[in-house]
Amino acid sequence: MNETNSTAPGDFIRDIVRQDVLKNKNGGRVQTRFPPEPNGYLHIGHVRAIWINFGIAAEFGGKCNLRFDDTNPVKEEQEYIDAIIRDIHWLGYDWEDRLYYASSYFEQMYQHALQLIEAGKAYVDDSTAEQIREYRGTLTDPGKPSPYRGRPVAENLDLFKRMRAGEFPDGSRVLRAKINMASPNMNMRDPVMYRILHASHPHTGDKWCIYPMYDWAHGIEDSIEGVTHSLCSLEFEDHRPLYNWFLEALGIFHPQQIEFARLNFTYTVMSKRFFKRMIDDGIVRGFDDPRLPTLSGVRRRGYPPEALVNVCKALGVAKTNSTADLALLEHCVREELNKNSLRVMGVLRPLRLVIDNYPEGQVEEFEAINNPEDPTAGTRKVPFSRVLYIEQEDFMEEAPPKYFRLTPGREVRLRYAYFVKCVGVKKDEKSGKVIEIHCTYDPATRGGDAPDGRKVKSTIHWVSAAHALEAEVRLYENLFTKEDPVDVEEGADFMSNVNRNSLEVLTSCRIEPFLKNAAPGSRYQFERIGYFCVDPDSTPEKLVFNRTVSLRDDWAKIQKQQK
RNA sequence: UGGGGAUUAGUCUAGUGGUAGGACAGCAGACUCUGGAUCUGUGAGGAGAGGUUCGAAUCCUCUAUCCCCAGCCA
Repeated sequence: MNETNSTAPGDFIRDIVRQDVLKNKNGGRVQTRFPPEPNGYLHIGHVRAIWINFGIAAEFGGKCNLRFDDTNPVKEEQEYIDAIIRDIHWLGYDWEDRLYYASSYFEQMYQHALQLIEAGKAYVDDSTAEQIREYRGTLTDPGKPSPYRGRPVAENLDLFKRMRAGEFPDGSRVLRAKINMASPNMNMRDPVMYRILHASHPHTGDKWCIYPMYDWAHGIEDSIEGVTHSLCSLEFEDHRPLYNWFLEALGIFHPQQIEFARLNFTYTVMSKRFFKRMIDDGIVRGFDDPRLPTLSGVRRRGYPPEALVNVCKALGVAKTNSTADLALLEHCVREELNKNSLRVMGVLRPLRLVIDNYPEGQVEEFEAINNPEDPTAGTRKVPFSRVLYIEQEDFMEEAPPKYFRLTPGREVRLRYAYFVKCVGVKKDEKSGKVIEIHCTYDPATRGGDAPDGRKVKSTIHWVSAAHALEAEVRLYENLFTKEDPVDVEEGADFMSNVNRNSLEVLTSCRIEPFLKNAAPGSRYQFERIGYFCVDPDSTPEKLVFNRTVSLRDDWAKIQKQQK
């Protein structure tokens, strides 16, 4: 259905599509495609392209195909195909039965190549790669025609057929378009259409030993699928004249190529080379490490897919090279998680708290709200007893100004439970570190409210020591110390800006028993701390959580200002 | 120094000849059984120089800066 209403996000591409639909171009039909090469994992930068292609199709009543641009078997693998499919589905997009492969069109491409040769618009070149490079000229100097450029049609036809038949070794010949060696656009200087590659292809196996180049293949792929708007990133702007040239030379359906800027974020690098380096150097554990911006990484980290789509909507699309603030992504993650995640109490760095006047052996249960943003999420019971754990940072023996939490002589609220007042501390004799706090509680404040109306400055979270589950929590920081990771000194690369302390593992965290059967992938808010996602490493015996993102923390800001 | 693009607050993005708007970030406050959430307020902007016009971010000219292109990668 046509959803081009006022709520639809507007950008220059949607403007073009809207105009085309209005003019009834292509009969008002909108067809897009997302065309990844299966040579690596998808990352958060890809989400913009996915969102644009699937989103625009949906908004204008069209369809979006998933098409693997698998024209280079030496780089492509089935593993990546599977991962890409999984990741796009996770994002919430679907292509129904329209899963296509460029390799399915190899025969048609070959026939089209014969057509171009017969038209005198393509020729077989026996030059070596080096010779072709030399003859291509430079940015400022025009190229020279190859000695094979004038080869007769019949000879070209024969040679090209024999290329396909496997008569020649890799690199010995190529098929080239005959365009213009003096063009100021390097792409038009007789671009290579086919190279010889005796390589096995994930989909066509050993059927082919010649493989089409991107520029030759892509327009044909789009044309075959009836793509109306072929949306790609900015670096293909220079290729558009060639895209158009091939389509016109062939006289087939002519999609419109439109380019947009890629999505980048501060503190982030998105390249296969970078991912590989981080893994090879042992800085991260794999492609799905929660610190990596791969989709499998952020999924494991706990980012909801909606947040990734929402950040695209918030940022929009334009032709300006830009780097978005990572804080905006985190905002979208928090926004989504705030709406949907269950609240729970968990103590990351436990400090024993004993309530001196609470009966030994007594256990009470308090009702806690699962999600204040969603009443349908209901409530749960949380056990309470004499010995609790609280967060180490929720107690200070000497409290600075504006510190509202527990300190000797001060009363605070234990969330959902009682008011407690600190009456003493126990210290380690050697280190002098506080190892236990002693409090008294006011039975009249049961449930968390004082009948006399007295107020406390803060509410802190807790878990009952006897009932708590032990858990491991993995805290993550940015992989880079600099907003712009490639801002490095002469001769250095991004590795010099890598944050070597991006992971902190906390092994003795205590969480409430409600989480006993939490499934891997499920997301929770640990109240007052942040959002956490159960890691696949988690077992019922040993729960493992990843910190997705911390909660906004005004106290941390105050602390910064005080320093 | 050839060709193709781009330039609006700290960041991203609208406005297409008629009061420069939004989001995030920042700052200040209200509220709060999460120092969360929510709400309110607030500072901050059209690369530069000319020109056209009653009026220019928008049209014209020049300049500057940044990005992309010399794969048998995509």
